[in-house]
Amino acid sequence: MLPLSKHLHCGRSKKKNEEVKKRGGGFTKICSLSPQLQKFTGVPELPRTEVVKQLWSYIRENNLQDPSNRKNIICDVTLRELFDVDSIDMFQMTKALAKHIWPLGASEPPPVASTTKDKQRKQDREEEPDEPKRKAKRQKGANSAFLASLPLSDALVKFLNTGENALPRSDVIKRIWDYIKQNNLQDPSDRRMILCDDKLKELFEVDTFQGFTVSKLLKNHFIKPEQ
DNA sequence: TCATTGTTCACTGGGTAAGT
DNA sequence: ACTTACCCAGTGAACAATGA
Repeated sequence: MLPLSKHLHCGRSKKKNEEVKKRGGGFTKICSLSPQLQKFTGVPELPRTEVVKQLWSYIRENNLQDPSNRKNIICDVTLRELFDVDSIDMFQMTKALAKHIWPLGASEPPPVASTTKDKQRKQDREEEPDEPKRKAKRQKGANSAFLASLPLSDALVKFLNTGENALPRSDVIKRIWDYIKQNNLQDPSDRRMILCDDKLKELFEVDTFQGFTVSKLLKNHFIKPEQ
């Protein structure tokens, strides 16, 4: 049995990944560089991966790794201009690089929080390991989509006869079912089947329908706001 | 089980390196 | 092989309400 993450990515094609790479998306997205980094690389824009590559080439060419601890980079004048320190851990170096790189179009890097995004994500997972908490977190946004009022078609406004021209989907379904029960429109031999009276026929343009399909039939009666 | 929609979540991948 | 650090677009699943 594959872990969930593996399942999730079974559907993601290799071709698509290559397309993303080709057009410079994700990791290989081209970014704006700080003046210091522009001076170092000689170009105003580069993907982060390329910047890291160039940095390491420079470090090796100039023999800037600490011989006693090769994880430590001894900064020469050029690197000191970039990182503002005399020496830097190689892991810290990529972190320090963040303030020199930002998305194209932005005038400066976004503010860096005291904890990094990955750290924050990790922390979030650790703080909320149990399913109920995650579920509670999800409910917030999920509800908003369901409970949002949608503009109704003229036919539906006429059918409801309340003067309201916008209602949540769930509310409309509830009212349709109230109407069905009030008017005893369920087929006695199969209560899942709804026998339309003239009013329902006018709304849905069918003689009968399965109770399950109410929401499907209502689809055309909710007007989607323009994007 | 069915149908609807929008939001949230968890996850992946490329590149670099040394140490465990 | 994994860790550590950074970047982020894209993907699919889950979930919410409603009825019998």
